[in-house]
Amino acid sequence: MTRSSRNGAPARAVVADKREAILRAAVKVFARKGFFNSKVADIAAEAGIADGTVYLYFKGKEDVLHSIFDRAMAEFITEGKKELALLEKPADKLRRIAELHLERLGADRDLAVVFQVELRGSTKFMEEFSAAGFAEYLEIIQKTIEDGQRSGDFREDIKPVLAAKIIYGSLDEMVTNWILSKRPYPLAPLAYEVVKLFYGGLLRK
Amino acid sequence: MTRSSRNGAPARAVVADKREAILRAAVKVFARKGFFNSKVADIAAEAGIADGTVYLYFKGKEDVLHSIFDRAMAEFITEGKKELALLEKPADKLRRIAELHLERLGADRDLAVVFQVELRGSTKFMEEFSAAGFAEYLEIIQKTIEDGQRSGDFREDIKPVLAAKIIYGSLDEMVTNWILSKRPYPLAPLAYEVVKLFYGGLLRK
Amino acid sequence: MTRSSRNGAPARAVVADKREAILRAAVKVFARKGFFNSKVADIAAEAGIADGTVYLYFKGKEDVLHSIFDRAMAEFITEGKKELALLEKPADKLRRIAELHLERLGADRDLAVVFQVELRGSTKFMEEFSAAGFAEYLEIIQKTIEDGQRSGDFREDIKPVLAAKIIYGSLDEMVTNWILSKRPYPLAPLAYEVVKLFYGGLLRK
Amino acid sequence: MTRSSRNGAPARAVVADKREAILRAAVKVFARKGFFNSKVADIAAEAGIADGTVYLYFKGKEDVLHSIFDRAMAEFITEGKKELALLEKPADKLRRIAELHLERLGADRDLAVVFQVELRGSTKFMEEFSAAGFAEYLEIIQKTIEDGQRSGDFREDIKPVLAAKIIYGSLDEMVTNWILSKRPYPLAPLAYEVVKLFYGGLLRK
DNA sequence: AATGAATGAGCATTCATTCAT
DNA sequence: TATGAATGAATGCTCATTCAT
Repeated sequence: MTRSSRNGAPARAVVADKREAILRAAVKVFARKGFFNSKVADIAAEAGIADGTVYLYFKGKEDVLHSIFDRAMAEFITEGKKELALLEKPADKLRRIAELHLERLGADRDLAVVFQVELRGSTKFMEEFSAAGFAEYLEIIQKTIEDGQRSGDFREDIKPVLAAKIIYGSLDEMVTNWILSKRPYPLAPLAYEVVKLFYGGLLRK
Repeated sequence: MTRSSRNGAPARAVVADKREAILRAAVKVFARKGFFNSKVADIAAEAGIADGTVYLYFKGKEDVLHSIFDRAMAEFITEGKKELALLEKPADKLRRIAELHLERLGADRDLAVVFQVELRGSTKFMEEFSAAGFAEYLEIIQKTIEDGQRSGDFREDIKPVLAAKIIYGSLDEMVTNWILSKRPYPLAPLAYEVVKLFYGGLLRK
Repeated sequence: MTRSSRNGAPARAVVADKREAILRAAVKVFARKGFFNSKVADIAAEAGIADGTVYLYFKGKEDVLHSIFDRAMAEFITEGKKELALLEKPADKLRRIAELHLERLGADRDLAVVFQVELRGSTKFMEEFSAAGFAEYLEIIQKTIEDGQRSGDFREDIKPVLAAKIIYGSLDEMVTNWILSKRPYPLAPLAYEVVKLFYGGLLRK
Repeated sequence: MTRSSRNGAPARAVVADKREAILRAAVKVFARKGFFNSKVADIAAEAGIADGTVYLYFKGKEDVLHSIFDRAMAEFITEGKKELALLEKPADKLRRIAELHLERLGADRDLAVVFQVELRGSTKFMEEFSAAGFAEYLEIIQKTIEDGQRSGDFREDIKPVLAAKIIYGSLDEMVTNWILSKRPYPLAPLAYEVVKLFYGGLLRK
């Protein structure tokens, strides 16, 4: 009699564990070899299961990639919202967003590689991911900017949609550079620098 | 008058034409189907030549992708330097860089897709391309910022390397969003918006 | 009683069967079309399996050829040594070697074709196969001749190494001629003729 | 006005020269890389001509191999007959045949490789070559043996056809061993050893 | 649920041959 | 005759996915 056959909760836990194990394995494998060059067998081996078992939890290799994104994004947004709720000022919120963005990806290089590189390998993926959690993320930034404009903290002649994209693009570029860098360095501290440039502008006053 | 001097130019033109045709076809095919999903046969068909002919001009599929990047990047940088030489003020130069960036990619959607999506699909590619022309591009932006700091136009408490990456990342995000957008819109005009945000900052003074 | 001990034998038999089936099919296909002109798909079809299955048992087409040789040669040498151990006189042994050589290949025309033709198609193969079981075979002949010289049955002014090659070459040519002959005839009886010539010499005494 | 357009004789000489050049190049290339792994382009490059030119002198790659065999065999047989005509005794003739066989191939390792290895790579080739000059060669050996039997020099209880094959097979094996040997050694001297064994037999009298 | 042997579609690349010049 | 650019058929091997156990 196996552990999983005893009762529901542990069984579900086991299932979740295995699903988690596959996702973790996939992040590692995708980061190391790239999505197209990763074999399902690699993921299975890394997860310590049989090849076929992957298909008990996912529709296929692509579904695994999707799931990595979905899980990480959902978690990130949930956490992020909680964090932002603690802050009042839009400027503080924006700074915190930048920090969270860089902290989170800076804490898991493999996940960062998957986000920065593997998820961009096809317009199809990108379109799907745009439509998914990513759009929500951009929206959070945008709303924060709008709040700032309403509160009078931020200039009003800047389009929030655009500013959101610009901020996201900047943070994104920080992460990509960090990944490609030969030398390791802490990513999160750059949040301050980025925000400083955005807040104050480049021109001397 | 030798045979080669009489026919040299036309002959070279024919060769160049075929090479060009392959590159043009590849941009179209890669943009439509993605690098990994594109078959060499697709490129050949699009170019109106036999499969094997591709290998008379390129080492393989990957070499075609490289060549697309190399050619476009070299052209972009050459043109860019010429344009920038016409301007005096660092602020004008930076604005012009943004304009050129968005104009160039906004004028050729397929090329933009290849640059924004296909070239990012693997760390291997990204590392190679980083090492190639891309680094030079970042450097141009950085130098412009340094000039601006020396001339007193730009704030000095901003690290030029970082600012360059931020600006590049912002423009890059503009292009990616433009590509993924369902609705077509002109890309180049956004240059002004981006620069405005960078110059003035987000905070109300 | 463990699961594997219960099913081990059958399981191994199934595996061995499939491996054997592939080797048998390959002998047939190589004999019919030649190694270079045989497609892996031909072998798979002949064996009644899918193309990819060949790669579950062999590294590739060349490995299949190697394995045909290895298996046949190992079996031949094992059998041969057992047979020779039953005989005392070097002259009887030499005769038996000739008989076994021609009997074995004469009993399986396809295998003979592979040995006489396909294994000779490249210096690379020949070098590998020389280094493998073939050298051992030549050595057995040589040792028998040396025994015969020690026992006084054979002339001592003949170099054993050379005589071994000559005898092998003669038998080899018998087989090759038999393969290429339009008319079928029994190969084994020639053993007697070959040995007669070697033993008595060509010159009238 | 080119050299070849002047008159017939030189023109034909030029043609023969180029044909010869291709054959010589092919022997070198086939010996080095094997027939199946040799590209027509390799042969053309080695001969210092354009790829297409090969097809002005030969039907294709296979025809080149055929022609190598035909030319060498014809030359060998012509020379051989001339040499043999100088000798009276069948035993001397047989010795001379062995010498010529090993001298000729021992003098041109590349040609020997083509004869020993490349020409054996397919039953198709072997059948064709059997039917061609090779049969004539065997016949010469056979006739010599028959002469020896008629003259009373050779035993009469040996079948000439068989003895011819055995002698050929022995010489053939000498050449093959010589080719595959890591260490170079003179091949021709072995003729004496081979003949000695055949003449006297292996058994002590 | 888990396994892993079997499947077979899919594809980059090579190279003998052709033919316009 | 000679060229060599262009052709396009041909194939070994991989790997995502299935399914009997």
